[in-house]
Amino acid sequence: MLSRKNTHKYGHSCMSRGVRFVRTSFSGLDSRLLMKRSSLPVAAPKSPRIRRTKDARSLSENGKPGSPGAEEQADRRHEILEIAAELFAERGYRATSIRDIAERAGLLAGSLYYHIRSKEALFVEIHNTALAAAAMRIHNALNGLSDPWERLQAACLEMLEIQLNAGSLTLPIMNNLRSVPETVRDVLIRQRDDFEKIFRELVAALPLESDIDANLYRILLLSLLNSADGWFREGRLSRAEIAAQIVRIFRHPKN
Amino acid sequence: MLSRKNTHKYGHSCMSRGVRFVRTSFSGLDSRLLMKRSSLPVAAPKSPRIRRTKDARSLSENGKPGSPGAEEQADRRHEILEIAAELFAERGYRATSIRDIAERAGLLAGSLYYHIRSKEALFVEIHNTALAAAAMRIHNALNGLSDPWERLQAACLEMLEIQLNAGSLTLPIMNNLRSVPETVRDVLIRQRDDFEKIFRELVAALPLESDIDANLYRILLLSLLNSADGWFREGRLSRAEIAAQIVRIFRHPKN
DNA sequence: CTTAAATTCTAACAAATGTTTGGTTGATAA
DNA sequence: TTATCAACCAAACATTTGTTAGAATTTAAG
Repeated sequence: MLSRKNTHKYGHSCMSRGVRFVRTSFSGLDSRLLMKRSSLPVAAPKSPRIRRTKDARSLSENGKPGSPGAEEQADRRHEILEIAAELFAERGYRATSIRDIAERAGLLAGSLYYHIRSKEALFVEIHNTALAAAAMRIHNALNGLSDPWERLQAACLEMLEIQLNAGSLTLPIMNNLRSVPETVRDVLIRQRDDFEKIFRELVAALPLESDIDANLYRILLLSLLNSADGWFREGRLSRAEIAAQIVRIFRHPKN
Repeated sequence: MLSRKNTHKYGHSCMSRGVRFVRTSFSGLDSRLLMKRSSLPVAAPKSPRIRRTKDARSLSENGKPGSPGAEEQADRRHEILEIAAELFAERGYRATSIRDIAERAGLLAGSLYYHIRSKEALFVEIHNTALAAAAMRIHNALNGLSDPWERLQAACLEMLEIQLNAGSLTLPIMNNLRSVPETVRDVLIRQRDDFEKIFRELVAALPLESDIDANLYRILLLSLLNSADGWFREGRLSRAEIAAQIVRIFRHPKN
């Protein structure tokens, strides 16, 4: 499949993009990482880009999505982001080449640079997007629940779904920090701390014994969930059952 | 530091190897992975190696370490293995280049291939060595302990020491499986299953409630310990305290 | 000293990498 | 029609990668 022969123009066009469906209607998160040049310490381009024509990298530069034709632009970009996210999650940062991403998107390697600024910036944006989307999903999953253990279990379940659901922008990129270049790592960690705040509050609400360190408790729990795709095996237990088991194990004191 | 200028021979010799001390007097584990050519499905070399002279890769081919001069050979090889292990643990498989390893060993890239067969084989051997060494360390740490919770805590502590102690051949290579090529991954996973047997027995000895899945219990615990270098922060809690906390959290029922 | 073996260097190789440049296409609007 | 512009291609680029071949050197044995 995906034989890239002459079809219409350029030898291959918008084919093979069909079997992808975008679910996350998520957009309001800072994707300015690809726009403002000097806002990030990641691999500043050596030769200053001289490009008069407005390319897709400066999308949503004018705040509201009201520009004409900005709809398809955003769609295409979002599509590429999801493809890249999927590959990054599967193989890790370094094992995923620009050419891999481009091929999956039906493009050539160089053409990707119309949409992205660099591989590093692409990864950072994906990471941020995934983190923000995950935060929102968990927030929604907690809606209406009041019992602290119920809330914890719901958060665990949602976290499992997020981690194990490849194909969306909410993906297990959260681990494998070692495979990412140092320049990017610091930026990611900062964003991550922000995300952990949710679980900090969840744990703080638990009636834990005084001899249990709440900080470590949360770190261990998050470590489990973040590496879920590393230990999860399909079949034996459902994700809901696993979430229940996790809370049962972590529950203290057993009333 | 580590300026590699002309010193004696070849422009740089055995300098910069000084600040390394070998601790693990571990040797009796199968390092035949680098010797027998067709014993592994990892990246069979295309062109058959035609080399009459006996190189270091066929070390200990004759079972016992009684060959003349085999001592220094083993030492040099062991040194290289440790260096490579350290780098692999720090940066991951793909981010660690042959040239990085060679430089740390005071060699040039090509010279490394006198000692190793390929990068993949090197990684596989390191992984096996680390796994076997870890198994033995844990086994020793359990010596004399009979109470199942005490045994679990001792195993956790030893596992933490192993994971957090960079610089030895027992290292956190156990994770980051995504960064390793597919050809190698299967071999590693098989070895890993063997290692988990220790924890399977440890968990089986625990008086867990019937509504707790022992399998998942063990997997979660191992996942925590394996990714310890991902969440551990020096300073707040000692490793022994962390091990105690983990067992306290995982302890069921609370008697 | 001579000789052979063990170890490292020099120098390349092909392949893969991220990225840039300038041209080409198709659609839209004047 | 013509001009414009977003989107893509084609072709290269400079590095870095794992790996090899053969020459040079060191080490140990006779």
